[in-house]
Amino acid sequence: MNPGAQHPDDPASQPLRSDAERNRERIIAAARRVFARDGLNASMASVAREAGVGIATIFRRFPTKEELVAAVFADRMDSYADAVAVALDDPDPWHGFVGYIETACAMQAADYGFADVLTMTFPTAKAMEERRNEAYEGMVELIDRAKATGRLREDFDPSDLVLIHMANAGVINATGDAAPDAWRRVVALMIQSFEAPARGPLPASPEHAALYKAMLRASPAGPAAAEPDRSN
Amino acid sequence: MNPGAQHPDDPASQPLRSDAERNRERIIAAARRVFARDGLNASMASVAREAGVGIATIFRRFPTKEELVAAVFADRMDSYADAVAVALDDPDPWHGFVGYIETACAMQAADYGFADVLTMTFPTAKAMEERRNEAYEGMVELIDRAKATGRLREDFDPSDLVLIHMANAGVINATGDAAPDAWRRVVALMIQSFEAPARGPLPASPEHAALYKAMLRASPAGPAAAEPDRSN
DNA sequence: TAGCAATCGGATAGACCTATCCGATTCTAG
DNA sequence: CTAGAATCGGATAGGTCTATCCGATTGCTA
Repeated sequence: MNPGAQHPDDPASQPLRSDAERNRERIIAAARRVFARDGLNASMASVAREAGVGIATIFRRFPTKEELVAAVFADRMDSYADAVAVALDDPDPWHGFVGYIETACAMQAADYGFADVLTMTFPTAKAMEERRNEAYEGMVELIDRAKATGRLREDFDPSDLVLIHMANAGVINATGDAAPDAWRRVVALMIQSFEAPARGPLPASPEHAALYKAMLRASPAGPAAAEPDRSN
Repeated sequence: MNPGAQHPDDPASQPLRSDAERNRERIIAAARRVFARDGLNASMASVAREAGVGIATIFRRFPTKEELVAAVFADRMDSYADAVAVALDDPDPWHGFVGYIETACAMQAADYGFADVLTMTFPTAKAMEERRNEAYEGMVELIDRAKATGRLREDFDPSDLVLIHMANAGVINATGDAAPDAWRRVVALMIQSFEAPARGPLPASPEHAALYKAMLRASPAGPAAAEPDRSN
């Protein structure tokens, strides 16, 4: 649609040539499929193959793998932010809260790439990070409301949402396609533990800055990664 | 100790030459440190450097990386099995159950390599797998006892232990050294959700065979891995 | 339609990985 | 003390990856 239009991510640049714009969209669509299936460590070459373009064509448009990842997951981050908006609209804050967690974790399970994206941060991808913050602030509000109704335990901390996504990513990465629904049980258990009244005290939440540093630590560009490979 | 003795893992082989035996132990000690610090995807070269031997020396003694991993974590798996025995000895099954989970998860947090090992299976490392099964069967017994006391929810399934370790590995891998205690909060939440009475039904546990397949899927040998790198 | 810049993609660089080869060294049996 | 075999370790093979180079091609403009 609207060939030759400026791309929103890069408003100052001149419009791309028609073939370049077409390839750009092919690449993003292919990367979406490949990252969803194989995770963030899928190679740029496999994306190129899926898109039917040369490797150089990808790197011309997305100078680093991180930029491609950011471009691919920008709209999935939009859906993520939308899920928070839906949760905020729920007249029952606890119901909205639970629905959000289930939706967001299901998004992780449906896309191996996104599972990891939710546990990372990409400071250079401003649009995506803004969405993430937007979602986070919405959740802070929802959490307050849910606590006010007495259904959410008082010591629940917004950072627990990040921890849930990390735990969920661990289950999803470890089980893969062999046990594709195992995450549901873990998430259900976590949700039950959030319900008031609390059954006991909890260790302190990690510092906000520490958690941010942890999310920053990871970058899709690195030559190696840290977990078993899923692609076989 | 006892230089030149046959190694228990390979009872049919003739004793090693003194320098070889010395190097073998150096390699295992070095690998223990390196895997604990950098995770299972630490390179064989980095282990060799740490041990002060050549790369070939490692591969002569451990023909594949998987065999080195198995040798390194054999005794950690012993500690793991011991933790189950301790839990079984506890006069209060629920207390033993909770203590086991905390101990085992702490072992994961203390060793990035072991965090992953607990979510994998190594069919060729018979001794290690036997220990794992021993521990698992002990836990099945403990779970039954804990249910009998009414403190553990009835629908708790032994496979939930594996899921916890996967979730914990996810938190540990994602937070790394930036938030080294975050896992404690997640584990505490999980434990509270195990306490009877259950706050609601749970999705079914994954099939035993499916979970085994998931644990089998991963091998430390693969050329790539799937998660962000911690070594920087 | 001619010219030219933008774009294309295969080959390649350079880094890292597991694993093997082979000449040099070290231990040990006689 | 002297074979001779076991062991050592640097170099290398062959694979992956991200990223770049550069001659061939394509789309756009005058």
